[in-house]
Amino acid sequence: MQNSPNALPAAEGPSASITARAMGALRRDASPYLDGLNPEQRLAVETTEGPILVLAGAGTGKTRVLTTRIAHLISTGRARPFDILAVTFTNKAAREMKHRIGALIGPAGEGMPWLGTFHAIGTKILRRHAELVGLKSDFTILGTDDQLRLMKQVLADQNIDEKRWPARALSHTIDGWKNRGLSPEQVPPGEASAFAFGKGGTLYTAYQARLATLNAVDFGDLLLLCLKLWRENPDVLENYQDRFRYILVDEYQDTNVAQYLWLRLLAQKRKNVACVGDDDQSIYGWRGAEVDNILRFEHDFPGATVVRLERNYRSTGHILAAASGLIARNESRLGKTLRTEDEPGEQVTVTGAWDSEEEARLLAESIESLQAKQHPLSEIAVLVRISAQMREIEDRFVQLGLPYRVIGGPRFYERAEIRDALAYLRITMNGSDDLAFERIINTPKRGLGDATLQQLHGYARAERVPLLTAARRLCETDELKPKVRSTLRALTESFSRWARLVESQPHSEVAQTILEESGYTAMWQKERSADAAGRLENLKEFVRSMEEFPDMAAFLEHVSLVMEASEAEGAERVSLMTLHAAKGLEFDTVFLPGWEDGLFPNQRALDESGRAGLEEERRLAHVGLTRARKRAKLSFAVNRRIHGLWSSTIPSRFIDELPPAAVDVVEAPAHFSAGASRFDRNPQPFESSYGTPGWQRAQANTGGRGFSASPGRRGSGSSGPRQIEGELIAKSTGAPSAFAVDQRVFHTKFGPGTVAGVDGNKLTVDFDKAGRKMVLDSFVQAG
DNA sequence: CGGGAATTTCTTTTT
DNA sequence: GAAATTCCCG
Repeated sequence: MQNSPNALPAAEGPSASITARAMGALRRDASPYLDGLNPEQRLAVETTEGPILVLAGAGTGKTRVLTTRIAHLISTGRARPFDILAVTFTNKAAREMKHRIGALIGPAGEGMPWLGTFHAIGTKILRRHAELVGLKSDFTILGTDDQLRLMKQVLADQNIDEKRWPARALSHTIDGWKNRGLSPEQVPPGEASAFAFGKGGTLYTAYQARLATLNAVDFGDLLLLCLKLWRENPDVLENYQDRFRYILVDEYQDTNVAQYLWLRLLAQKRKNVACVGDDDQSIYGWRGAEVDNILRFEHDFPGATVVRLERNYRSTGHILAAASGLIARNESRLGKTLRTEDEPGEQVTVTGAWDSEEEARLLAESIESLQAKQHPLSEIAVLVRISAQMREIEDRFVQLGLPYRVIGGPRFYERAEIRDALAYLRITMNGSDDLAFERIINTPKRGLGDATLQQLHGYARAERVPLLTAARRLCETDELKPKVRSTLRALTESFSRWARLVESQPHSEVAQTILEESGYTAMWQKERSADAAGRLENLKEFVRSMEEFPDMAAFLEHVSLVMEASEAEGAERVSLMTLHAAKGLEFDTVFLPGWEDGLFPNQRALDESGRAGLEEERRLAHVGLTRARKRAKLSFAVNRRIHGLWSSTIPSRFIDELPPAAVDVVEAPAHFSAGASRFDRNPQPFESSYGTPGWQRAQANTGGRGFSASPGRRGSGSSGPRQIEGELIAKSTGAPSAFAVDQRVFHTKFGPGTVAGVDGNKLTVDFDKAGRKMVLDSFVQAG
């Protein structure tokens, strides 16, 4: 059949002519995209009507089912691309899906307007109906840092001691409520009063009020406000229920309650909803994901078809056996048995190292020997539990000149320089964007500090005008000091000038001008720290990326949700990332370092969520193992630096849970336990002194003093033995300093040096490396 | 107000 | 050990 998918007509709804539909049926018989699907996969694709839940284990062709299903819906004429709502969890997944649909059915799939993350689609919907939820359609989306600053303001307004109730904690609490779909009035009273002596609910309300004034939303609102919109406007809801004839959900196990409610509202009418997920890969419970959503699915959609995909096409027998054996220890799971028809292959290796440094060295050596056997570096990944593990590994790679790339890392748009640049653009485009104004009023430093800002706030609040307007007006009065006034006037005039520039010049050039005239670029050029060059590079990339958008407004609209650093693809490099970032990826060889109790399973997860936490960690281990096609290499270190201090550790309990037959315990190369060759890694005398037992003791003694229990804290929190700080702390009194001029001393931060002067308890010291500094005598020791 | 020094916190993971 | 935050002096 000469039936290129590209030739398919894009639009062909149920109202299409009979012949068109007949042609559609004909094509279905010939549909090449169904070839090669196994029976279960085919069932998942062809059951188009009614609710369906696809439980897809790792490597069982989950994405393939999703994309094929979309292709099937379109090419059989059941739906047009814009009739389908397809939600993913990450932008990466959305891009990937778009790409693969394109490959399946050609340009017809390109224009799927409703394929994206929950948040991106929520944004799109909210912009259309903003006024119905009390917003203007050009509302701004707050990043984590803006959100935090707002929380601080709210706390300050309510006179709450930020020391005891940190903004971060409040932010976390409110996020938790939003993840559960709770608006301020829906929060259970008991929970609402748990924060800050009963003020939790008030704070949530106050925070939302601040957001509304600023015409801003946070990530949680993007979903929560959709719920509000639909509940209060049934006609709008019905419109979307009819619009989305078919709904598909990727990574269903990661959805939180808010997302679940969101989906349920949309799917309630037509019930053509297909959810694909794997309860064994649910690793975002800490962020509000509810594995329960999978169980509730059959309850909410009675008669749902459930399909299990259990044939794994990715990993060898041993790897699969190891992963399956491990995950079988979890109690709360739906239960799937992965099978493969692949060879057993190599066993999973387990290697112990003396310390994390040695672990990194062994790992790098292992990679080099694979490289010598022509193993492509792009097919090797190192997956760590927490990003702090990366540094030592990176150090080793750099020393060896082994090319690598870090995947994940801080998002492009979260970097300080990008958010600053964005703030400049936002305030230029929209003079009432107070958050943006506050962010850059004194960046770069121009002498407009806290005092000035307080004045502006006072005026703005009294007159009910935005900060920028307040600034303009205050410049006309003589309430400001002359110096401040002229700086501020210059700044406000710049904003007006730039705003006019937007009308007449290409937007990327305007951005360039703004960054230069404001002195922002100059600020980084002056800074000669290691990462300044990188930041300038990012700014360049930022300006360049604007050119892909028709105008400044369009750019700003999409940037806060979607923007990511462009990565050089396909290069011959080892990939380094966290286990979370690895979900959905696969490699021939996977290294899994740091399998130690406390690190993995992570102590904090255990403390906070107990048994459920342990099971989630185990699922994370399962995800890690199943990323490997041919080789999985575990390792642990008996000594690791935690918070800068060396601690000894014990191997992860997960290691002993692996089926022995699938595992090969590898002796570390000879120089491990034998003391002899440890000499060759003895570093320079100065550096090494940090690692000596004496140094460790010194650190242990100075840090980690107990504090007295906080009086306000009742209940289980302070049930432990009450610690009383009974020791007299040696104060630097007026007594003569223990140090004399010309004496050799040692400072924890600046290293060795010679005392050049003594003034009470303050010393002037000429440090060998750091130059002359003024330090407190309690901070140095005789050297 | 700005800069440097001292102090504290931080470690999961992401839209 | 590093980054962020607070503290303190000029």
